[in-house]
Amino acid sequence: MPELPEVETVRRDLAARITGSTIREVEVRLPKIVSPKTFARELRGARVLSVRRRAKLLSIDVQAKSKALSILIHLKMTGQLVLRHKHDIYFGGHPILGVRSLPNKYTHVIFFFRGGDVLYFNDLRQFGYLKLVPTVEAEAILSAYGVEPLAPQFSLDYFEGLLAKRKGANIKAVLLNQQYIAGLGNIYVDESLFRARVRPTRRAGSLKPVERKALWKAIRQVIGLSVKHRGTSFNTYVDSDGRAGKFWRYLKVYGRGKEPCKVCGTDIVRIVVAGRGTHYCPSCQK
DNA sequence: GTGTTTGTTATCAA
DNA sequence: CTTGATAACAAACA
Repeated sequence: MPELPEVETVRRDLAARITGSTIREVEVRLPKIVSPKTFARELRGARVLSVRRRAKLLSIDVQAKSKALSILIHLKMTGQLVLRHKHDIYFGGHPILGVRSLPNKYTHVIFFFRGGDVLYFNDLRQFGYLKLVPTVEAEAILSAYGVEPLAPQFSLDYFEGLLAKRKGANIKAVLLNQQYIAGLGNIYVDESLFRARVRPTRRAGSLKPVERKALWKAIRQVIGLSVKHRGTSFNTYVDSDGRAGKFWRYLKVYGRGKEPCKVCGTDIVRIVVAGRGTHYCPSCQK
């Protein structure tokens, strides 16, 4: 489940490797994943100018012929972008996807760069997408997202104003909404609420000042720490030799239903809030 | 065969 | 029109 830290990790690795590279060829194996139909043709010969991220959306900005284009990529639940060199041998593994070599049955798009780098877009569920748009259009799409939690714009004032404006909604629903805060997903919302000792069922307007501040700090801490650890994918099957991040070590509640709270020992509860599996400690969180 | 998984959007009620 | 909640959707696997 790639959220902000995972997508940011991908962005950094990609930016370091492919900025300035030229796309030699694009192979689309599953046409429904990409748009428009001219995707591969338009990108042939294009040069990568930058790799950006807003919320959970990646933008690979390229100069194609005489046009500035952007490849918008959303990994959704199970998408992967894996960069290898054509001479590499893949020893890592991602057991749930059965990845032992690339490309594999979940590889839907392949970018071949001059110089031998190969970028694979894999997606077991096929919910992710790649959309090629003029860069000016990409700007509009990216700017529609809310503030980045690690940016200075995500101030305590902004957060308190947001909670006041959405006072009637579940706090969890507010945190998940990408139009308000960009990049939080189910894992980091549950983890942030735990650290702030606030139950996910609380209404946004019911948080006391000390709770609002604690939650604001928790969001920045959790996201910052996870970015530092290259994110995580909650999945017990992820091979530790693969590219999975290490933040799973710090998870306190997500996916720990019926397991003891690491702080007080009470069993973690799993309920559904905002239509999502939700985990919290009934003792620590009020 | 069925429940489970989540980000996003459509839809509906108030 | 606004707000909030919920359904639906994408597809595959244990």
